[in-house]
Amino acid sequence: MLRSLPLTETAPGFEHASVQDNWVRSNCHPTDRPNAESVVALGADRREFSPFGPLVAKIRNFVELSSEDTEILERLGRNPRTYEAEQNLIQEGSGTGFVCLVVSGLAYRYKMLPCGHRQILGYLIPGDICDLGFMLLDRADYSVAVVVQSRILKLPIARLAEVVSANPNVRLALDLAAHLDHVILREWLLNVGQRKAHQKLSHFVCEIAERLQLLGESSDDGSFDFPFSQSMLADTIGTTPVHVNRILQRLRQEGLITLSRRRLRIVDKQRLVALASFEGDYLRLREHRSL
Amino acid sequence: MLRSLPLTETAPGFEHASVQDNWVRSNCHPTDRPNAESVVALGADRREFSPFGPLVAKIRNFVELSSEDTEILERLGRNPRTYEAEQNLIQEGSGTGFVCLVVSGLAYRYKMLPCGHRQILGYLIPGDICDLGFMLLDRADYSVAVVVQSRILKLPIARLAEVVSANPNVRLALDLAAHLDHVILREWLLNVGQRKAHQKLSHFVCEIAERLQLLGESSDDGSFDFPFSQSMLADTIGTTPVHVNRILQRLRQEGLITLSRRRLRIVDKQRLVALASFEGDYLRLREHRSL
DNA sequence: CGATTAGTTGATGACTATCAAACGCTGTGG
DNA sequence: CCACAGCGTTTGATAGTCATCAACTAATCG
Repeated sequence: MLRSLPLTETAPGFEHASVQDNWVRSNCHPTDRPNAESVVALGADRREFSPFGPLVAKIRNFVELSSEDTEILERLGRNPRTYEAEQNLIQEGSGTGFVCLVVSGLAYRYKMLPCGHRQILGYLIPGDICDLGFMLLDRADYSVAVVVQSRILKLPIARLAEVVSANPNVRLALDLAAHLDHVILREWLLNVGQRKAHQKLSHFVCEIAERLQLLGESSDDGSFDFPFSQSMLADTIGTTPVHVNRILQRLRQEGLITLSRRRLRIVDKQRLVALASFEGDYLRLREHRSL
Repeated sequence: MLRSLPLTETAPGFEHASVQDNWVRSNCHPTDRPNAESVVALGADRREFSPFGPLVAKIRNFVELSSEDTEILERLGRNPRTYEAEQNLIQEGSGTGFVCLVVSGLAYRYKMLPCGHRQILGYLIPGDICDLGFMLLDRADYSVAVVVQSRILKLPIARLAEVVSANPNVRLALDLAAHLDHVILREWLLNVGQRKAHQKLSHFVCEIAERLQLLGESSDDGSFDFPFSQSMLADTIGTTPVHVNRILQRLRQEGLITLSRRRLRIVDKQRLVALASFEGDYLRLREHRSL
């Protein structure tokens, strides 16, 4: 780190020197006080509400939905089914005839390589729909599975297509939701392709934190459910579980995060965000077109 | 490579041992006969046709378009503008009011990191549209630029929206085209996240080759324009230019490809495909829904 | 409680990044 | 036509990141 540097300018990647230059720096309290409260399934507290609650809440972030619109949605399905952790919802290459709406819990998209490596393509939190692209091409190019026990509502594509073509406002809403997925995916490619491993992981933590917060799934002290195994994290950011383990330890030692019992708290958001060069704006759809 | 291996099974990633186990193996002719013919701008031979020729050709791969449909498209614009290499078409964060259709040449999407690193998100060959998502959210979350001199037609979003909502068949066609972009993007994330650098590059070569072939832009001997600098290739697969250079040399030495004067020929497709674990099917949209 | 899974640690080496310098094309101007 | 500048490519040396392997510990679950 103290080698001679090119005279022209700061070495690329080290602009935020306070954090990045030598990110093992400040000596914070590595006290990892285990959070007493037990882990609660994401969105489980919405159990008594309509399964479309989280979706409608999300959509309302960017589109006005009339009560008539929401009723149309509600008629698409009423009884979510519960899946246990690790169960597959959709198998790559298969046709399904439905899309999956996550009502509570957590799901993920992934692709496998013949050699057995897995790349996770994204996580679906309550209110997310696996892929509206299935309305166009009923053959998944990836698989979907559940991280923890989750309640999933399967929406028949045929009926969804009817609803959407009869109701432009609903179509706009769903299209925007899908658009957000694509934005996130592009951000992931940037993340996986260009950042260092510790930045990738930090960025992912920031993203999940932000999304859960927008959903109202983080508690007052800023902690939130983080039900990912280190193995999943590795497949998320394109590295190995062992390396993830070491990065997590450094993030803890640095006083950036606290993580235990599958619950994570961002201790120093400012430094974490700087380390990750995280710009949360992409998670909000602003200035979309009205109808 | 000859260390003791776990007794259980083949080490992950080395199933196609003939190529992957030690991919510096077969001794092929490193004769890199420089292709005599000069590089021709992609799609330049279509100059006299409608600017929508490549798009319509692409769409016809998966949807029937009536002549009325194509006429409707044609009315969206007539005079593509020529951009010189490196020029920017769309700047991340800005609103545009139009989408870009590549008539000839080659463009690319990319995102920058504050530290100056660039991740390329995809390439647009003739017939590709930069992003129909702009119809929803007129704020690009990435930039678009041109690789080589290209002719670009800008389609006003407002008029495109009219056309699309009045003509479900055209909407389906464009949605399918956009869907293909998303499929490719997911494949890229898998590529960048999970493969070794030489596999990443091989996979990218296979993808471009396949796409250009579907477009009819590769010549009889299987060679095609490959106008990427090694620096762009590095930003495509998430590595460095120096490393790309060395990978290319190995691919040449192996007799897998030939590359000179920005023209590439796949010499041993079977081995290249095996090395990359490339499955070209994702580039074809089969079994989509009719209307 | 035993069995299984997830997390942790250390040792080692492969892969990849970085730096610096030389080489080769290409286009421009003298 | 040649000299020159500019850019991309090539090469070598070196260091750092990260993957792999193996063994151990901690947590979880029936």
